[in-house]
Amino acid sequence: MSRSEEAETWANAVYAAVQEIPHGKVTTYGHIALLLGEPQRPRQVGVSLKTLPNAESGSHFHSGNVPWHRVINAKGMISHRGPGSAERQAEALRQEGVQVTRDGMGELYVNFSLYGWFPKVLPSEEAEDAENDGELFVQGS
DNA sequence: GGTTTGACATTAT
DNA sequence: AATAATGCCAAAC
Repeated sequence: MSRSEEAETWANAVYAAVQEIPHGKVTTYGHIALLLGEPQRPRQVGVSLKTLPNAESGSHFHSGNVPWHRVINAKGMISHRGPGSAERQAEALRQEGVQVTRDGMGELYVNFSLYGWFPKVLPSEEAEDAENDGELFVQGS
């Protein structure tokens, strides 16, 4: 398989995974990478979402059927990548009932304990500790 | 066409 | 507790 074919396969896998995020919930770049069996590539998840085709493109996956706005970073923050981009994402989330707050630095956050995001995936060694701490998680492979 | 940049996360210092 | 190094690689420059 050629390099560009692999890249496309990866991007499509990302889009399909993002489509699994339920309405009104969010998850992280790292979680998507983990679900795809590539825990060291969270960054490439962002790359793929950046190049998500728009709804008019006629592509199978596009901004109209892939909920890109439900993906945030591991700190629970909406990553900013251009003027107004984070605000638009926050608005899209509020639109579906996800509360977004702004901290002292003007950063936009989604609080996982209150507003629910996909559970973290933890390796079995850490799972016990997390359970003791009452943390929300699922068992990783 | 080589180099830098960046929608990230984890580990090491 | 901060900060740096590392892995990753398509796009942009």
